[in-house]
Amino acid sequence: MRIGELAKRAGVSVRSLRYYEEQGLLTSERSASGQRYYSEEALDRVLFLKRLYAAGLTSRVIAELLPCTYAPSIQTSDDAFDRMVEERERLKSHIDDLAGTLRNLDAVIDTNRRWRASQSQDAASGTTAS
Amino acid sequence: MRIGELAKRAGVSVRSLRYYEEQGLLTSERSASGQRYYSEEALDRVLFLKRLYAAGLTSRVIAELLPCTYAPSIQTSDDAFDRMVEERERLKSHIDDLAGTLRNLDAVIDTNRRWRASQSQDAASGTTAS
DNA sequence: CTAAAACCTGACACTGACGTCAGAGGCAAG
DNA sequence: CTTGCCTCTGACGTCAGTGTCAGGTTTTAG
Repeated sequence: MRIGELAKRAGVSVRSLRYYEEQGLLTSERSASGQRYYSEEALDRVLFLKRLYAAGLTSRVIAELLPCTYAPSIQTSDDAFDRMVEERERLKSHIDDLAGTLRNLDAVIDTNRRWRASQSQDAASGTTAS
Repeated sequence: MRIGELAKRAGVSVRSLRYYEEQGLLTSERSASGQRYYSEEALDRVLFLKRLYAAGLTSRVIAELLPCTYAPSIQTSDDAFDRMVEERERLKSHIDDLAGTLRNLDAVIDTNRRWRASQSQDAASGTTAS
């Protein structure tokens, strides 16, 4: 498939796909005229890339992990593997942190909800708020 | 306390504190000469800001939420409250997504670990890899 | 009193992941 | 053949959060 179709199916922009290739995260076959052609496999790859980006990994880091992900071999893997475990830990603690923030937000929301409830009660009992 | 101390205690840069103020996320008393002075409360506030930033909220969004967070009142809260609940949901699904990515990474790591184990076994049994 | 350290405003620099535009070529349909 | 859409490269624009520098004032320590 060509770049437009891949973009549409993966839910990313054409620009992004070219950027990914520029960063060494994605490869493509080229026609004689230079047009990019992608296999079905590329779709999975792009979807995976999306997840890693969403996980806050930068393209440079992703580039370091990819050899490990797609072509396990002793030489390429030794560093990449450690890197990947490292990033896994980073992601894990980030998630934990976010979970903390979520609880935090929930507390704030709850406080507000109670406060608003009490206000509407005041209003109902004739007390003018403001 | 002055800006340098707050920065140190909160673990952010002085520049960031000034930026937060510029964005309306943080206020300060000013001395006659214009120097910022902060109360202890400001520390909590900055720490909370850090979390929201880490949660991927932009300063504009945070600015919308803050009235709700710090000064519940019917007028300011109505919009802000909805906004906050909305952001909570966004954060929640983001966390879920990240958790998915984490499992994804774990799977990749596991695959690699197995592969590496099998390789080292091959090596031990005299098989030359590569 | 004086030097060092901290602070002020204002402005420009940077990074990353794109958007967007220009100018040119490729390709299927009528 | 032409019309219209897709693609190409290259380059500059954007946005958020922050670094950093300049040039000047204030506060603190000795």
